Amino acid sequence: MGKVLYEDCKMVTLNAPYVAGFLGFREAPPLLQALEKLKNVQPNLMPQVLFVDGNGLFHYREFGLACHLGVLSDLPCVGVAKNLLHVEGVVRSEEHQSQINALQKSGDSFPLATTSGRVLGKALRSSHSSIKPVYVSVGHRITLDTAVRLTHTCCLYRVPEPIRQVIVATRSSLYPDQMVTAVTRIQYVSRPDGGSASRKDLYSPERQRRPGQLDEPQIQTPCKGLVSDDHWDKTTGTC
DNA sequence: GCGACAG
DNA sequence: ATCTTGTCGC
Repeated sequence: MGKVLYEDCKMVTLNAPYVAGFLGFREAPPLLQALEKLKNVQPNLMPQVLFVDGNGLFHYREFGLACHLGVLSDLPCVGVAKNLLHVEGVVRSEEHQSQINALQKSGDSFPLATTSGRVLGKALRSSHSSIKPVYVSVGHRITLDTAVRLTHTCCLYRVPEPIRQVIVATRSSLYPDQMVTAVTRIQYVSRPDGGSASRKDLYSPERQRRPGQLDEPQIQTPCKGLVSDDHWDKTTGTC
């Protein structure tokens, strides 16, 4: 069962434009600031693992946003992308599609291997109801298997809760080119079974979240961040 | 050479 | 990412 312990949303200005492969340069800075704030306000709530909306090692230069944020914060980090980034031979081909079709149940996955055979991540069927997988990859200080297991454990729906909550809190911008950074810290308690979360595990109903007492809409575009967890078993990867 | 390619 | 239309389930 999970519970939201901390939330923080803030409008920020993004300098870099969105360019596939350079998401870290665009979103890591504000996310780091959010973590800095957390450190000052509630250091006891510093997460043991970060979940970011984007890739980690599954990246052109094997250093996506999840690696970027992980290294700069020195916190274990998992990257979960909702769409496939085309990396060294891994593309949306019929081959790829057939592998997706082979994912029978929630928890099933297949490796995302480079032409040279390097496994940079895994496509995971995260929920029973969704056919479309999520793409999980290592960000920092965590193994791929643990990252996948942890991601699966946090899924009530296709997108793991730590990230989904941020997406929900983020998409309520008033201006077309508004940008919001959001950090949601969710604490999970033991889940000995190691399975995925169930709907009853939803910590709290989707209450209305204020975009935050924002300053001037000097914003430009949405920036989503992540965060999560506490009290998970590093050995088993369960929550 | 051009397009596709996390958000 | 964002937008729109329609459907299904609790």
